[in-house]
This record gives sequence, structure tokens and C-alpha cells, in this order.
Amino acid sequence: MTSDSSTPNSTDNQLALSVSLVLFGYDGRQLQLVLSRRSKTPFDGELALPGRILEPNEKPEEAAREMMQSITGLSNVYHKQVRAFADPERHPSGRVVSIAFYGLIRRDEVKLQDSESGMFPRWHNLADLPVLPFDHNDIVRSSYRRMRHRFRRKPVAVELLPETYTLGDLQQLFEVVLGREFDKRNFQRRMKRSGLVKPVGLRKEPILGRPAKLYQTDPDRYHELRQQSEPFI
Amino acid sequence: MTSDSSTPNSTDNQLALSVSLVLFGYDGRQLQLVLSRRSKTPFDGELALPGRILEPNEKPEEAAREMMQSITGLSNVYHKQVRAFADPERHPSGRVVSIAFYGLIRRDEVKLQDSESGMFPRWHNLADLPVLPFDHNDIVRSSYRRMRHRFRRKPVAVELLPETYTLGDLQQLFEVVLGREFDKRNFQRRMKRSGLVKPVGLRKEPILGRPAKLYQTDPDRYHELRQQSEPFI
DNA sequence: GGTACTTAGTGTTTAAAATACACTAACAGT
DNA sequence: ACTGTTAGTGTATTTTAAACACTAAGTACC
Repeated sequence: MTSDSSTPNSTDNQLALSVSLVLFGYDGRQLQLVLSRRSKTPFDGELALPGRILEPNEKPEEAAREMMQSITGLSNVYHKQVRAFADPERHPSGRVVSIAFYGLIRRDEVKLQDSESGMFPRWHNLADLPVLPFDHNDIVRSSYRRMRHRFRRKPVAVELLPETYTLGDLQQLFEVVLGREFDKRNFQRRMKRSGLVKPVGLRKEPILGRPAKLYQTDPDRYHELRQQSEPFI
Repeated sequence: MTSDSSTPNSTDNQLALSVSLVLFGYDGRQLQLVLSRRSKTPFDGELALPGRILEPNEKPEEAAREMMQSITGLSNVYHKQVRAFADPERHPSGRVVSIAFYGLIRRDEVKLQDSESGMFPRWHNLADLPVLPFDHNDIVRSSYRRMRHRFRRKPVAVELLPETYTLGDLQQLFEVVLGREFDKRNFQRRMKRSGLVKPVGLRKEPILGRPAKLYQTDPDRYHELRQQSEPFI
């Protein structure tokens, strides 16, 4: 299962529909995404976005969910359709329309599942991504733009963090994704005022220095904030 | 040419790709969009979004442009892909994946072209749209949401107005699209400060009351503002 | 030609939000 | 106990948004 995986059994007028996934993760330092190794021609053996051709009766959104589940083992991954990529020459061996979804994954909850998929999904740093087959680099660019935009409007940052996290973790994630720095005091004030996070009392095992307070997401408030139309940050 | 127009010549595994258009217009009071009358089964004769099945070698974006041109006569309509609509049961007679685009049309520059398309496109008020076939009401909803969102971030409002307009016109358009009122003084200050509009000296033929100054869009500033990532209003 | 009516145009004051900024606290290692 | 490192906290300033009411320029009507 790799995006645009099979050659559509092509008489010329043939069309296939696929779903491509851009699964974002965060390791505490930089953004990653999942690439898998293709096991089909064309580009057999190369790294590409995970994805596959849909069955005739599959809904793209459900297929995306199913694929995310089979890759990550998680059944409730936050995801959004990005758009369709459908230029006729995007796939060398026939027209494959691909609908792209991005997902936000808690890396710590996930052990990428080789066996299930047979395509050996692995995390790769978004910052230095290889050249990918098809238009997958475009798909990543579009997805990242969309995701970053979402990040500013909705409190979805917490989808990338473990269940408990420090405000420093949260701030650093925002800085990485949005590409700018925040003032620590102002940031913490905003987060606390928003009600998105609540302290969980414990403290993080420190590597060095004073241990930080741990917080977790208030699920009710999280859903409230996701409804609102005002930018979150 | 009406979205999902032909039955995909369906052996079961068959798939077709179509483009659907949500063309918004503004008459000075409310938002409209173009509906056309289907000339093919299913739903022959009913009102639906304009659109058609793509040829095997067509790019969706170019097809959308071509269709907008054939409907409106304009070759440079501002448009965006919304997303793909691809649930298998959305079309009763086979799987038709539809890629939706919205466009912003200057109604005054347009005489909808019956002859060209043979599908008799007409403006309909967005506020009281009939029940449309397929999932076209969903497509309209998604497109409108996306367009409204864009409206807040980019100065695309001017795409719906005539070449010259008053600040009152512009304000009313914002109020209609965003569904809230603006203070006249604050609004005018912001528009002038942004540099988006420049006075064109003339005055509007008044129906009644003091004539209003006319403005037109500064094209350079318009393009600058479209690059920026800060919300426009 | 003056008065009534209608829409356009304009500045200031106030409140809210964002920003800038520096020291103390808590732990680990030596 | 001293050093090094990260966490935590409050206030003052600036910027931005919001609230608000009167005068100006026309037309229609008497």
C-alpha cells in the first residue's frame, strides 16, 4: 500500500482513484512525516507517501482512516482532506486521481506497523525530505501549508504531543510549526487563559535544571475551541 | 455540461472524473451562484451546479478555467479548488469523483452564455437555493465556507465588485458575506490605510442623498496583500 | 428658493490585546 | 555549598480595535 501504488489496469481511458497520506509527527525537536517504501511498479522500492488505490465502493475518508489505522495502530487520528491531485501526467502509467489527507500523529503512541502493511513505514524529517516520486513533494507542500494554517486557527497542536506535556514542549512545537518565536511569559499566559490545558500536578523527569510542570489537554475545552472561528494563536 | 453530467459508461469498476463549479456573484444586495439546467440523465432538466466529466487528458484546473470561460465569457476568473467529493454513492449510476472549484465573478461584466454551453446557466440567490441533485448542496456549503474563510484572509472581495465601487458597496459586501456589521468609520479607515483601494475621483450616480466617492482596486497593492498571511479583515 | 429628506463622510476617546522585558526558583552534579 | 541549567512569574508600554455623533452634499417637493 503506497500511494498511486498499482498501475491502473490501463486501457487508455482508464482512471483510478487513490488516497495519499501525509502523516505528521513531532519528536520534540522537528516535524516528521511517514514515508513508506513502494512495493509496486512504478518506482518500486522507492520512498513515497503511504497510500493506495481505492476499491470501487470505498469512501475516501473511510479509506484514509483505515489506512492510518493500519499504519499507526490508532483508530482516531485527527485528519483533514487537503485536496485532489489529478493532473493527467502525475502518474506515468495512467490517470490516477489522488485525494490527499493529512493526519496528526502522537509519535509516542505509535509503533509503525511493518507487518500489517508490508510497506515499512518510517518517520522522516520534514526538513530534509528526499525527492519523492509522482507529485508527492507537491502534496507534502500543500499539506504542510494547510496544516500550518490550521495550527493557527485551531488548538490542534496537542494532537502531536503526548498525553502530558510541559508548556515548554507546547511552545516549542508552535515555534517549529509556525516558524517564529514566542515570548515564554506571554505564551504561557495565553495557554492558561484559553483553558485548553490543565495542570496534572506531576513533574517531568528532568534531564537538567528545574523540573517543569506537566499539563494535559482539557477535552471539553479542546472541542469548544475547535468550534470557534477566531484564530487560536 | 452539467456536473456529473453523463452516466459513466459503467461496467461496475468504472470511474469518471468531473469538475463542479460554484460560481459566486454579488448583485449589491446578496450573494448569488450559477445553476444550470441538466441536459442529461440522471436528473435531466433539473437545476444543478455547472460541471462536466473530464476528458482523459484534461487537467482539472484547466478544465475549470475553460468551463468558467465558456459560461461567463471571462478568461481570468479568480478561483480555488475546494476539495474532491468522491463518496461512491454520490452519483446514482456509477462512481463519479468530482473536484469542486469556486469562482468569484463580477456580475456586471458577465452575460451568462446560453448558446455556448446549452445548459442555460442562471444566477440564483445563495440564500434560497433549491434542493440540488447529487451532493451539490454539500458542495455549495463547503465552497461557501471556504470562500468566506478566504474573504477574511485575503482582499478577494473586490473580485465580486465592478471595476469602480464605493466604500459603502465594499462594506456591504463584507457584511453580507461575513454575516456581521462593521462600523462605517472604522471600516473606511482600514480600507484606506490598507492601500487596497484608491479614489478615482468620480462620483456615483446617486439614487438619493449625497453622491459617494468612487474607488478602484490598486492592482499592485492587491497582489501584495494576497501574498500576506495576516488576516485582511 | 427654501425646507425636508436621504445618504456620504469624517476624528477622537476608550478599551482591549499584544508586546517587551528580567529576575527568582528548583533541581543535578561536582 | 557552589555552579550550571532550565522553569516560572508580573508589570509597564505600545498597538490595535471598538465605540460613538455630527456635518456635508446632493434630490424632491412645496
